[in-house]
Amino acid sequence: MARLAGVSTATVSRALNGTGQIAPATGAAIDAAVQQLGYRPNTVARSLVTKSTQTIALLLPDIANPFYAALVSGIQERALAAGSTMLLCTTEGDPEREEQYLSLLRAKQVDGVLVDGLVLPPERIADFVREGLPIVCLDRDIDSTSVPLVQVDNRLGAQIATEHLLSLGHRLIAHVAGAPGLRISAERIGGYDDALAAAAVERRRTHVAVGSFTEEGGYGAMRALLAGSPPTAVFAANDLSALGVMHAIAESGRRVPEDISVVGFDDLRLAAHTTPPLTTIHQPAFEIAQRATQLLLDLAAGREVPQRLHLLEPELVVRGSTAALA
Amino acid sequence: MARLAGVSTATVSRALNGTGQIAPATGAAIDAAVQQLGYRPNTVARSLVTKSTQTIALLLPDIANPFYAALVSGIQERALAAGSTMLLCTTEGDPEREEQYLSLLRAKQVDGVLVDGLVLPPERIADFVREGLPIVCLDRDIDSTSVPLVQVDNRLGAQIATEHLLSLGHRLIAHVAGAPGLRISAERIGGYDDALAAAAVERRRTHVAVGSFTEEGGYGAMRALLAGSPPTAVFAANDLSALGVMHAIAESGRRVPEDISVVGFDDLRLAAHTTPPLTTIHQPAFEIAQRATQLLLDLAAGREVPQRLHLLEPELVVRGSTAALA
DNA sequence: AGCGTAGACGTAACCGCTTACAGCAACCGC
DNA sequence: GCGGTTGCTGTAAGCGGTTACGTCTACGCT
Repeated sequence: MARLAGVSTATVSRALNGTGQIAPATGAAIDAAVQQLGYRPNTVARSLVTKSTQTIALLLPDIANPFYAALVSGIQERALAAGSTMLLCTTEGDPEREEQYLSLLRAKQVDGVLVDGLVLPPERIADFVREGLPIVCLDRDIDSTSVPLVQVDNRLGAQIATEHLLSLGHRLIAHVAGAPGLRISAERIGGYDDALAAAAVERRRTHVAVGSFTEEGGYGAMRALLAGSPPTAVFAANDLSALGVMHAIAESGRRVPEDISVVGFDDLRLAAHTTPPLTTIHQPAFEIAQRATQLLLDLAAGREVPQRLHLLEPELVVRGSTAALA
Repeated sequence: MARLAGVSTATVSRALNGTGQIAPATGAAIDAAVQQLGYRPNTVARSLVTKSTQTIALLLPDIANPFYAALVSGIQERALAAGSTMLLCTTEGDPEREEQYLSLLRAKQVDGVLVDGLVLPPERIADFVREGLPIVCLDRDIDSTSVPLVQVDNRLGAQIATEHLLSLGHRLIAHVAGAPGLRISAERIGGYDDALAAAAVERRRTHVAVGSFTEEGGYGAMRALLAGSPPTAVFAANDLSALGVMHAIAESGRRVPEDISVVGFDDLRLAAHTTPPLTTIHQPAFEIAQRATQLLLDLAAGREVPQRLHLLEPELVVRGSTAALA
């Protein structure tokens, strides 16, 4: 122990943490000892007394979804700046596992948890915050007033996407929706409806197909759409769906964008490299993540967070998958 | 504290951990108290004495790379079964950050760390294992004998990919390599060479372009290839590169696979939904992750791990991006 | 009756830190 | 010369668990 090479454990603690005053000479001696032994304070002992583990958790269904993955760097950046690390917990959309994890995380004394896409009843989540576990929700919201939320303005994004298609002359615009029952899906349908209504374009029920935010979902939904009266453009609820949509279109012998235009939502890194490159709605994932993390850190530090809802701006990115109606 | 509702803390501890004998009646009383208070033992206090944090870490450059993300579920599955959680640490390929994290993880007393794609000198890593930090490497290897490694047989995979192209009649087969200087890139080049040599096909130096395992890298490399004497087929070092490759091909007015066939490596989930769907080499990511995690857990538990190198089998998945030479 | 033993629990030390609190110089002003 | 600061450091009490050890009761055996 560094104390052998120096003085008392209390002084070492103070020196290393920069709390209290230490004589220059003692400081140097301690530094030397630390250097020599390669001493690193045991953080778990530290956590036991300080009540802070310098650890936050990210709880979401599946990190293989590129959008979720895109959130990580923003979290990491903020967390690292605060000296914290991040536990990643994936739930596969299983509410039991969500609860199990939340309970485990509390036992582990994490400083807080970031949640995305949970399916657990909001009141169960509220129970945890009531017990003192800081939670903030990002991206996909839960129906709760007890948890701050930061996400993109989904309704606006969907509206912008649809308006883009309208401005290209399209009138037969389909929507491949997200997973049913989620508020985020409903918001995007809402934006789509808003845009159509504003342009006085009839909104055909047969033109909104239900997907699941996955390639498979988009693929299936688009095949169904093509089997009916094919649209000239489609707004997919996210980029992954859009991939499936384009796959189905190509398979049917049609071309994107010559025969059918498609616009996605998310602006994943790979959207720039699909064939053709995907026109989509950009979500500021990095900032969403940063903002949410900062909020969580504030909460954990006992600071009050002013507003509950943080909406960020979506942005249209035009690439090669949309074209004017022939 | 549950002890109020029951007996002594020692007994509670024994009851909850199932160590030692406890009378049925006491057990019931404790259960009741636990239930009533919603008591959950503080794991950090526990860790302080048991020396086990039930936490492992995953250290890699960037979780936004879908292949890395695909590893997570296999890790999660094994870790959860062992009651452990996983810290995710992303380094952006920065060696200083790698070292900083490793050092932090040691201070945090994690039970072990899984590393992938590190660029830190192997001897620095060896220092950590020497100090008692269990480390196992998966996917991308480091040049060290002190760390167990589990990965797919890269050379064989590359060979299979190239043979597939050869069997379709192609002779002008290019390779868009991975990031230069990495052993994994070299292995895949090696497999490509092996296949060409076995078929007595000339290997033109101008037909291997350097990429970087990213869409951008593949795109750039393919543009360079097209600017020279275009191949009739290309083997991309991974699926992400293949995306970029297909992008560049489409942009040049050529078609996949009619004009140029392309095969990737990884078999990302999205490979089935590119346009056209990508023929690729399947990597058993889930099993690689599982195996590596199990190894790490074994190491952490003080069990000896028999062999250092674990090679898993790649597999060709034929989809729509390859066709017989016209 | 006496002793050994097994079962069920309590006592207390300890894990490696942080942090009151107190002690002790040296230094200040008057 | 003396009380009051100020600067620096040590002592010790935890933080919330685990666990070696000891104790006590009840029981079995001779």
